[in-house]
Amino acid sequence: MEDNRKVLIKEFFANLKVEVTQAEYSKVWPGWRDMDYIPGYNKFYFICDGEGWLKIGDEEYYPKRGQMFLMPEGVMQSYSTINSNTFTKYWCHFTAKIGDLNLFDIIKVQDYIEVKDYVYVENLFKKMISSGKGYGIASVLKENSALLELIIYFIENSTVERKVPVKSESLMRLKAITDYIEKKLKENITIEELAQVVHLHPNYLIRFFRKHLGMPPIHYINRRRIEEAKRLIIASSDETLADISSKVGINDIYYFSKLFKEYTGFSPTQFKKMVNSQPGRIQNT
DNA sequence: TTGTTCATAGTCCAACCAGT
DNA sequence: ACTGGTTGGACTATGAACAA
Repeated sequence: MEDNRKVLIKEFFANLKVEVTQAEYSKVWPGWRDMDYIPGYNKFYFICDGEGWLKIGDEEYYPKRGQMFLMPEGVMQSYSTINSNTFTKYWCHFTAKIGDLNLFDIIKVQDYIEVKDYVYVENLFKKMISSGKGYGIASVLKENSALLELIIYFIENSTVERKVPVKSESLMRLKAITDYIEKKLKENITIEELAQVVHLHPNYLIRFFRKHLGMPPIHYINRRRIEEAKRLIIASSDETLADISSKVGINDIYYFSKLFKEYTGFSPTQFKKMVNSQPGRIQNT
């Protein structure tokens, strides 16, 4: 049971998607105040200076310099100033989702942490803010990676409980489905089969799967197949693509080419060439 | 949770390309 | 010119969304 959980949690987190919607460093204005609202995004506040008041759920706080607060999506909260010495803080709005689920619905963390490495956290915020102002793919990646590091820092320095919003019956079902997929990756897998494994209606299975893993089963299966194909291409240079294709359960080489390109951006031969021309450099992508 | 409907993914073919 | 791979397009089966 515990083992199953671990594997599942790993699978959940492999599908974690984070996105920064806004990040700033600012001093709040004297009228900074809002009562009993439920945001549709998460917030981090990293207090640098000043005083004020926060309420997250039923808990009230008077944050201090060096504390980092998490105000999760979907939780009732309030904030306001208490005197003219208002907060100066780094802050950001972000989403962190696994499929349709919010990260902080799956794990329960503290409302705030005492930041021991002030400069470290400050630099992450700086990185997030400056890359948020840039354009291009790299800056989006940088922004998200800074956020991810902040989330990790927060979780690591917080006591974490699993909320288990997903009933363990659901977890077991999900586990049964993904196990079945791994086992039969090389063969044809139909939705009917998967549905039978967990005794769900095929239509419902797809919805169920999507809810927990953020993509339809076919996408998941194909992604796994292409990952496996990449592994095989890297492992052996003498196998033909047709062989590899059928080894990962795709008997149609035309379709294999198409899928491979769709998922990796390269055609199989291009990928093979890249791998062979850079021995040892590409482990996996 | 199920049944229906419409859009999308999967299949197959033909034409094409690149290497030998 | 033969083999193995890629690609666009047309057709069909299947999955996702919607309503109940």
